[in-house]
Amino acid sequence: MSGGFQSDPTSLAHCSNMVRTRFAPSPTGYLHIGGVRTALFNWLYARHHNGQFILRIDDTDQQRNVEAALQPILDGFRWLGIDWDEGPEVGGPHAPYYQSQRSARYQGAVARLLDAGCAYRDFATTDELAAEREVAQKEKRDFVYSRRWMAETPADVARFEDEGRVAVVRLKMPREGTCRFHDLVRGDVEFSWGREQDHVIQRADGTCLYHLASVVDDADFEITHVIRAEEHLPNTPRQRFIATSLGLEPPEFAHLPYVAEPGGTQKISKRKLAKYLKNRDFKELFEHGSAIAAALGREVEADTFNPVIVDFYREVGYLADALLNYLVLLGWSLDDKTEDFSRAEMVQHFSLERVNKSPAGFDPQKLRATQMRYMQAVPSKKKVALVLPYLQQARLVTSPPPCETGPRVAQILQAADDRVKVAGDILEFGEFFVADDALEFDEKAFEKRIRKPNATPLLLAFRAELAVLEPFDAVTTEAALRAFIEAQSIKMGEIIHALRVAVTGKAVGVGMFDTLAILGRDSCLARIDRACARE
RNA sequence: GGCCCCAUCGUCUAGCGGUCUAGGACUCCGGCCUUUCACGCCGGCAACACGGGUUCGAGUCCCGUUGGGGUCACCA
Repeated sequence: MSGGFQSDPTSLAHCSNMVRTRFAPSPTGYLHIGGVRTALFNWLYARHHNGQFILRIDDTDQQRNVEAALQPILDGFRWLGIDWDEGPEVGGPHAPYYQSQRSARYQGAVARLLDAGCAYRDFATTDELAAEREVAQKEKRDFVYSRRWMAETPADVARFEDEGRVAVVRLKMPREGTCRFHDLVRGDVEFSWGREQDHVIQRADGTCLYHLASVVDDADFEITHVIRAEEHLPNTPRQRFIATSLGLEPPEFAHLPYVAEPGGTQKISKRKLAKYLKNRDFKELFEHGSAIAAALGREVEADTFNPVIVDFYREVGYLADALLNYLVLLGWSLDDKTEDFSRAEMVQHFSLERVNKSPAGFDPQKLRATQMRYMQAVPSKKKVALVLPYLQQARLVTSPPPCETGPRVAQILQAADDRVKVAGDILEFGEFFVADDALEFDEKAFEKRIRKPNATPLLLAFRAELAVLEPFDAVTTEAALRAFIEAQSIKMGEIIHALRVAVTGKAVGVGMFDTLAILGRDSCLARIDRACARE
């Protein structure tokens, strides 16, 4: 834990200067990995400054069931430990936090914009607009709306309405000069106003669009810092225009680089699963997760069971802290060597100044390496609790579990050591939970190790020793086997593999003697007998 | 295509004019450990996109080229 108290105590006293950030998901039913990274940076920035983090739901264009589609997103944040001070389920002084319920605020803003002459009613049809666009393209010049169907007086309105036209409301954007602002990540940026379009802010049916809603909400919610993905950078001029036209002080902006696809340079997207599966590392990540899902008897839907979606990691048994640690390093770093950050350390050290400008590729290998390090640090008791639900879902353990299960699982986890990298990996050790007569054999391994000359007699000879061994633990079984191979004048390899296959059904697993000890004498003897009798 | 953004090992990054024959992490490749697998340990490969400036000195500043990307909706 390096560093110390860095924050300036005097700044904390000024509540009026309190940092307030927000993340504004659309209720789509899933939490995108890139979205989480953005939310995390907002959360960290707020927490670092002893500020507040707000969740706002951008559902202006949603006809579907918002509640149902929102739940997985909220669950995802809860799992990750990214908590919000205001928003759905927790409420707050600026409620409601759903854009679909704030239309009165937007209508009011549109009226003020109209009054101020910063917006106008436009009666153009989409065909007419398309025609203008086409002409512009033919003449190889930038398209800017002619404002031919702009109605600024009641007379204009009446005239157009008589023609049977309906109006939308457009921003009356400046056509000269430059929009300059300081971006907390990218520095000074500028756009010339002349290329900005007169964006629609209110549809013909009266509903309002994102840019307007977003600016109004950010002001209402007293958002001080808008930290969002880079693709919003071109949206910033029009949003600043809306804010200033409304007489509001625009918030600070920080545009984060996007998260790039594995092995590529484009923005990562949940729809390109098939493409990413061609990437070796991503495929491995996905297949490892799929195997766990299959062992759980889960039907996997491409919609959520996808490493681009956060649910994937939760379902498979990744640690939230590990995911967060991986994500925070995607575009941010503290120094030239620190890789591991607890939640508190992230909060303590995070700053926008150290956010990178260039996109960061999603690297499945590094994620898995981070996860492994975190798993290694989990204390035994907690690991048991982590793993137990997986055993229950796979019906290897009943729920509630019998009382001997806890110690047994702890024993297995200790023996398995780093082999359990995510909680779901426990399912690779099903042999410790099945009945002796239900053990399945890996046929290839059985063929190679047991169906060979001398294997069965050796196994049975050693079985006789195990039968009378006292006590029956890893130390004594190892000593017994070493004495046995010496007495038989054979090498370890000549029996140990057969023994493993006989008692676990598999060619690989945890240490041989740990395996024997965990299984216990009765199971070992029964399984050796069963394997030797098998043809 | 217009506008905007970006550019250090395969990947994530350190580097804010001299301490850089460019550091760390992941991956990869050797080796060790070893009853399998995993872990662990030791070692190794590997980068400043290119061209001009500025400067005593440039990965670091400026310009250009190239390359990559984002964005151009009555989506968010």
